[in-house]
Amino acid sequence: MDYQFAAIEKKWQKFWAEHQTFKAEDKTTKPKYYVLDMFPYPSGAGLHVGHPLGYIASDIFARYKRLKGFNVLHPMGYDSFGLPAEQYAIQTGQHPAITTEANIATYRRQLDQIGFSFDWSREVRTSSPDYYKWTQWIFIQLFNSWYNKTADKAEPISKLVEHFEKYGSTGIDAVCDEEVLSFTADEWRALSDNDKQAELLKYRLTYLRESTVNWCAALGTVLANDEVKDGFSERGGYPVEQKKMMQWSMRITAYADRLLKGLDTIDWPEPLKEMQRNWIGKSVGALVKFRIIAPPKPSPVGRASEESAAKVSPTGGDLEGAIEVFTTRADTIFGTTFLVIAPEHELVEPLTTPGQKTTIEAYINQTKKKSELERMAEAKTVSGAFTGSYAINPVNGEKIQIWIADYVLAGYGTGAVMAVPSGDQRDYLFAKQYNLPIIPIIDIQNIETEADPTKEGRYINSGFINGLTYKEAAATVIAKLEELGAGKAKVNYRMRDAIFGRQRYWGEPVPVYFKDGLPHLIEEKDLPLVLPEVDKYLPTESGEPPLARASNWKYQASPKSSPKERTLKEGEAASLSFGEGRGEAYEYELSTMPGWAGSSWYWYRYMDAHNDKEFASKQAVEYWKNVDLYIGGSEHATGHLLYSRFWNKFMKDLDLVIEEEPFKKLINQGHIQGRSNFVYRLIDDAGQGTNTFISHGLIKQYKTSPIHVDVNIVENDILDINKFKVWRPEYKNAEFILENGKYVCGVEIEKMSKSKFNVVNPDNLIERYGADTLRMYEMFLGPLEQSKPWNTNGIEGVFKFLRKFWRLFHDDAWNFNVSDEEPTKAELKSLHKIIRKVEEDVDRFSFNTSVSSFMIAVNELTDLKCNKRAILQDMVIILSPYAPHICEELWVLLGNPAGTLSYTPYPKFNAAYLIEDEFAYPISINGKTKINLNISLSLESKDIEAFVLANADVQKYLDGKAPKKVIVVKGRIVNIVL
RNA sequence: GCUCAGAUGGUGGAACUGGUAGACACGCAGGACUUAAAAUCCUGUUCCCGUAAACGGAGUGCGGGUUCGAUUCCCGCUCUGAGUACCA
Repeated sequence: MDYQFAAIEKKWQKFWAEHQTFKAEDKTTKPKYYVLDMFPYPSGAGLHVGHPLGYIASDIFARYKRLKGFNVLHPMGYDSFGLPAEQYAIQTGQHPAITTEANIATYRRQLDQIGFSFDWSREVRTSSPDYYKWTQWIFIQLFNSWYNKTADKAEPISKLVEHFEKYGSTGIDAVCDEEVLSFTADEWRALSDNDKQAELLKYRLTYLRESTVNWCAALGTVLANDEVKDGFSERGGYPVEQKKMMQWSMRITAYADRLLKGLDTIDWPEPLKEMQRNWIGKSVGALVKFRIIAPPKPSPVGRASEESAAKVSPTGGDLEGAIEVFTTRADTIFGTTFLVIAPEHELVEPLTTPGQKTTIEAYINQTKKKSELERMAEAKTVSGAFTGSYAINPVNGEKIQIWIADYVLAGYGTGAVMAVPSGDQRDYLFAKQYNLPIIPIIDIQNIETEADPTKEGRYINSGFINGLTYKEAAATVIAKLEELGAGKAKVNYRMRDAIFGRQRYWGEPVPVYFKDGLPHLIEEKDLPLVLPEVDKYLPTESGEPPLARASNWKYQASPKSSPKERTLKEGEAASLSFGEGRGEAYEYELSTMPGWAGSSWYWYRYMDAHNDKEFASKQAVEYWKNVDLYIGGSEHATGHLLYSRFWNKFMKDLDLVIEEEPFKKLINQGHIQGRSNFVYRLIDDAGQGTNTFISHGLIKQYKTSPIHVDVNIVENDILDINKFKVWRPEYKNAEFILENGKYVCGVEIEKMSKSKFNVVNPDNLIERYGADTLRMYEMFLGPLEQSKPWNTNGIEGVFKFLRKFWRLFHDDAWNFNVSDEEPTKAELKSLHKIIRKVEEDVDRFSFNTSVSSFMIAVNELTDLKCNKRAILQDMVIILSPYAPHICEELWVLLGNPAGTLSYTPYPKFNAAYLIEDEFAYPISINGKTKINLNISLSLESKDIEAFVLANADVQKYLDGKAPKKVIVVKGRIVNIVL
């Protein structure tokens, strides 16, 4: 029979599903291999041809590994909490669970028809209570943990409490809030429970804090930094403003250094590692305190005393009378000629002298008005204002001016810098603009036209470091600052703690209730805390999150609380209401978790997806360990991929998992872009659009406006005019100005999206060519990691290849016809070439080149008229990861039991079949190939040289001249230098 | 601005550690089969000179270098894409 792909594919997809062919084993002697795809958010639009690219690659890899004898875990699931379902719910009133369910069904149907070898028995959905129970459980573990810097790991909060009870706060080195209390053990014990809890909250790995958040009024929620682009929400493009809010945060900064160091241990693309490094933004430097000279009073005494300087500090404590700056170049401190603080800095007001008040206020107002975008656009210019106050450089006692400027960011470091105009370009521009001194501090520094940040040369104008090199100077300055009590070495990170609350409905509820204004965990046995029903998915009139709409949604203190909990609650016991199991009702936390919560640990759930006692059994985690190969887009570099590493490290600290890093090897598949087509509408003199459309080649002669046109009614950029007229009613009477009788459309490469009419749907292609063709064509398109626009033009070639392959097994009348004859040398050579080639290609994820190699092999075998079982059976195995359906069918036709192909051993490569006696040596003269000569491979270089020089054709090229040199590379080339 | 990736025929791309540049496919041109079309098959297809072939010349973004030999390594530049952005 002819190649009936539709019937074959349907048949085998059904077979695989019914027989659970791809179910990973939990007990086996086989080595394990874990191949993971980034699970999709099931959007309403379904899959377009770009989505399966990575899935096809991982599926080929997973299938290949099974042939190679591995127990492969290759699961799939859905990241099913998220904004779009909720926004749809707001518009339609339909529960997001219903739309999500419908979208998942579409995704599943589309995925199934591509023939993936997923183990669907392990499917997870982040929005399912069975799953988010464990997301909440991990939240509880985070809440119950603190980061011990001495041990460099997370530890139970109970250990911290023990320490406080015995020794007070001394001896604790933790990653915690800035303003923690110092206390003795007695003082700790004297605190009320509430005060204790308030204090502990400053240590917990997830904690509540008033933070400045990205508030998006249109979406009614808080967004993470990576969800905001240029001051607008990534989703929807609504304006985002800064707002102060009580928020759950994750102390990811505790792991900053481990997240950075771990990058060196994993096999990830370098650009992606670089993005994470930049995001973490480690800089090694020093904190330096500059004492403030009080603003001059309107009194006859010109210079203020030190006592009055102390009074300028509004807060007292550490900052008393000083501005603290962070610098990575403490060695340049003698070049400091002024200080600059951010306009938002808390000392701006006390430092401003009455004389400068108007200037400073005007400047602050001006910066406030500037949007993020404007500040970026002006990156080249600097502006600022003088506060009127002065500070003292601790190393030389110089009196320097204190300025404010918006090039200093309040959110980084201490929000204040020591300006060294000779070494920093921004400081240099600032000094030039406001006529401040510029002092060169290194002998070879050239500061004629711009700052010179060199570290070469010797220091000058620099007191006790004069004559030293950079290395010596840096260490000496920091030592001196420490001695003076004016500074210390400090590592600073750009990364901030991650905000963990969203004022939305469609997310995991936070397993917390509030008592006396403090958060308390609900008990583990009460998990999951299920998302309540609400009447509307909008914030309340008073601005509370949607969960505030849930009626009777309150926490009831449980009667069966653990003894420990009970002692903690002792104080309240009297106030609890009477009655069995009837606690007082408390408010639950009303915000939900962010989108990244559920995706930060899901790969563990696949290991043991139906466990209702644990997130995954110890045994399963010990067997599967971590993900061997992870394929997904690079857009998750500083979101999902960073948070996942963070949670993994935390879980490792608690001995819940055994690997420090979750994803050993990562591949970023490229993005398939859309290829949009345009028609050009003629604009009349009045500036109105007409009903006439100009072909692309002629648009220069007219005034036109481009309009996206559906790519499905365009072929090879030629518009199908009849289809265009019926595409939309308003084009029914459209007229055209053609070139060469055709309407040529314009082309642009853009993101694939509905609104641009450039979406190519896999369903149509599968209907026309089959899934095996689609799979191989997507791989054939180019290197996996490269982004490229979708172009269906070459798909015919792949389809023809599969038909040709099918034909090898059939005679002219399409009868299955395979011979048992011994294969010839040439046939074995073709086979073993492809055996090795595919091994090499899969190992380096070069799937496009193996597709062409398959074509070569099938072309060769077709030319050889080979229909021998000994060759074709192995061909079926090798091709099966790429085109599984056709191969399953042929496998059975060859007489093998159905369903065994996926686990049959990959053919063994035998180099003996590739050994040649002769090689057609390219003979080149001065590096230019002239002719090829067949020479026995057993000849040694010397004999080859003699043979070549004796050749008549070569003699002709030599033209009687004696060669200066002859280079012979055995088995490669002969080059004659004249 | 900085960081990273990339630039090869009409198109997608191949050439893995320096060794025959353009594999494989698309497209295009010509041909076979056919009343015709579709499908299928065959031939050609980097560019230039030449009637065609032989033959000759140029050629992997641009300019230089190293080498017997460079798409590959080094230096400088141009352009494209991605990320990031006053990070002290």
